Amino acid sequence: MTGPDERELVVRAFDLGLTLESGQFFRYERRGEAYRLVVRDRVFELRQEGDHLRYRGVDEAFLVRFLGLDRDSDLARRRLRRHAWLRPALDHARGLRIVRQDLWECLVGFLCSAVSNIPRIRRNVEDLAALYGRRVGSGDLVARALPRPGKIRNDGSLRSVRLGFRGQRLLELQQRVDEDWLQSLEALPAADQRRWLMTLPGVGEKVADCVLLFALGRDEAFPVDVWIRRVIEARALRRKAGFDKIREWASSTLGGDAGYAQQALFVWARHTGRGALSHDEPPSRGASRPNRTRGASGAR
DNA sequence: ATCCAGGGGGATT
DNA sequence: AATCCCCATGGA
Repeated sequence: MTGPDERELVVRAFDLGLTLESGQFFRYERRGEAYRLVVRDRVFELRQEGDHLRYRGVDEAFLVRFLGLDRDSDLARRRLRRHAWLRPALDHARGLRIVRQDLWECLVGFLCSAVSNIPRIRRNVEDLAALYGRRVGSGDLVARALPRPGKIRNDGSLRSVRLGFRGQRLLELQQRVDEDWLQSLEALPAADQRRWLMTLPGVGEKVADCVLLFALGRDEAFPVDVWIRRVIEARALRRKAGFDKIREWASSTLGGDAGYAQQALFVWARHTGRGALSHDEPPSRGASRPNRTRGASGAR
């Protein structure tokens, strides 16, 4: 079904499915060969065929910025290749991009991410939108937007979303920020952005770094979750280390490319399961090996 | 049944 | 500054 309103864009070094399904962004839904996304009041569909990206429901300028197509991922990947231990992850993550999403929506998503998993986070944000969001889109591209700060009712209805202990944090979060707060944060230096983000309920170092990387365009941010801790300990440091030490080490080693490295490691570790986490084999060059040890496919 | 999931926050050591 | 524990669900 190629509507007359469908347009296309030539893309290179880009894998739509890998980028969308890498856990940076949660409001997407597969529709056959296409993906339907909701970003604030935009509802749009994307479909990749080789180096052609077909899209409808958005304008090109927004799409290019949102998908990070205006940034030189090849350059970052070439610099990162100097680190031999990163090569398997980079090879696996060909076409990966770092998205640049809405600040508030990113905050909500990663607030919901605490001790959760991607399918559940996606369900949580969909439920929030269904319950509190206003109708957006037009034609066959209609959906509910994620509620803006203050629009989540504090009347007990939130419990139907089954957020667990994250529910109260979300209610407190929407009281602490408003559109002005969010807008002024964007103009601050990165260190200040991080500090202010961490004053918010439910936002610690990891969530703050996710927001810096996936919404504020801070390429040096390096979110450390359990997967990243394990894969860094196994493949790079080759010893145990705490979250703090890993952050420091990655930041000083990877610098401005840390964020891309982190996301490549994340998708690689999840797709290869235990293979990415074993200390025994030296980091081999060559492509990703489908090294799943028994049903340990914690990801898809 | 038991463990763990893209953590945060407060208390204790 | 490192460690413990709890937070509420859900899926394996």
